[in-house]
Amino acid sequence: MTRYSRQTRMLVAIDCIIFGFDGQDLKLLVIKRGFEPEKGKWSLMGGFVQPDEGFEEAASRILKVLTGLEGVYMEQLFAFGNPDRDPMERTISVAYFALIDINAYRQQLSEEYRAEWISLSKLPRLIFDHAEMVAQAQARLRYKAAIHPILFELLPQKFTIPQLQILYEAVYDTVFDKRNFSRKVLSTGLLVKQKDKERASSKRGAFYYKLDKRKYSAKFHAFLNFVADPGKLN
Amino acid sequence: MTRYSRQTRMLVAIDCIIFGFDGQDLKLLVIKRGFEPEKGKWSLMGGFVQPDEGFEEAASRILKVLTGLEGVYMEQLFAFGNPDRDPMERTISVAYFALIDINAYRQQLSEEYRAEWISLSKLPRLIFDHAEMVAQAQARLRYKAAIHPILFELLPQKFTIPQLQILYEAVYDTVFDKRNFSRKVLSTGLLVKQKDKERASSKRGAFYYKLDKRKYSAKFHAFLNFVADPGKLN
DNA sequence: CAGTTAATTGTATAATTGACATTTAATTGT
DNA sequence: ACAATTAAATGTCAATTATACAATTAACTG
Repeated sequence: MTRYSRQTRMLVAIDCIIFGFDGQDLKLLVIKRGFEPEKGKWSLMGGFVQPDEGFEEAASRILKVLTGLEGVYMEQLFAFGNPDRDPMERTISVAYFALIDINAYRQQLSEEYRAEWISLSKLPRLIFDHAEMVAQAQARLRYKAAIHPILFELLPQKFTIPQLQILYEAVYDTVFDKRNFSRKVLSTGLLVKQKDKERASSKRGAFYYKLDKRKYSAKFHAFLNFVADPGKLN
Repeated sequence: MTRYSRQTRMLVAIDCIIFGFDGQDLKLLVIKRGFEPEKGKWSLMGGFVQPDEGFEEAASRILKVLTGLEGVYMEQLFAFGNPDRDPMERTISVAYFALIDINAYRQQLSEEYRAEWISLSKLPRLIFDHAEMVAQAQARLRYKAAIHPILFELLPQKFTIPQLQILYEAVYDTVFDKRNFSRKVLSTGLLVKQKDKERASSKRGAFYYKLDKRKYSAKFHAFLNFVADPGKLN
């Protein structure tokens, strides 16, 4: 058994773009990098792919270490391979983006990494090509959320329609008509009205809704057109 | 300057899923592999990423070697990183899919690789995880072509509406209503009617159309809804 | 109990989609 | 010359969906 000689081997990293929603703004989970190069600078959470590890596996491991969470929504975003993206040594990075319920996040587990939720509008400079990764992830989020019901992954199990609308408005940085918005989301048949109300943010209170899990799984990949043409906004 | 020690370096390959359309069927350009392992078996065209080469660059290089073509439509599909996808040595692969006008393909340049166009419906067994790559590329093509005008990349500069319809029907393996189809594509404003006709395939002849390049560039990323919900077909 | 706030619900119009048939241009055979 | 044939091009109606816009209701506050 010969091996592929004369070919260059490279480091393979995973970087995670982790989105959260605090009820007002879209946020990103970033850390202060703990090792050289760029030690102490803001960075995405990442790590190297291990010898017997696939990409999904590696991404899940990294996400778990940082957030303590498993089974969260995650998808491969893009593989970044610019030869000089890491000044130290040729390193390619497979970026994953994840959507998590910010309330389920356990801060204590990640003290070690000095992780922080930062609003997308107030991001500091990030190392390497991480800003590009974030921009691309945000574009993908907008693209995908226009067609598929993925934003529910950012909300707790019980949520109100006004909360959902604030989320959509944060993602697209625009405002939607209340009446048309609720009609649209209700018409998907994905929501189940609860009997209790959320009472913190208004006098009248807004009814909670939950996802109909069966229909959600079934329609997750269907084309639902939540937003007509996200490219035309802004 | 220390390097990242204790981390495994891996081979990084590019594999190209190259689609073409012969007027009837969607085809894939595959080669007989010229080296071990799996020498002589059907394979996607690929190669290793070189030390000073980015992914796009590498993919373009590989595509050029096989087809002689430059400037063709290409996008990153997915990074495949299963630990045992290549039995010889840990190799990750960044897959690109490309759409080319099959008529512009220069066969002579690739004699060396024994390349062949094979209908998607008659694909032989492919090495490694290449079949999975093809399946994923086909899914992406269907997904994307439902929303964006990418299928024009498979046609020559001048084409007729019936030809375009046959292409869409091949991609979605279904039939569309002639009247509604032409109304839909013409309503995009992307097509410019020519004065001459294609006369080979009918007595009356069908008018040629060309893409309005300005509008095509402008609307390439817009949501145009060519196919309502590709998931619901089949 | 009046005033305030935000949730909920409704309606009319325009635009788009989907189903369906007829007319037209050009060739072929008589 | 003309009838037959073939596939292209075009038109209409009903149903659905999108958009713009306003009134009502529940629950708290003073």
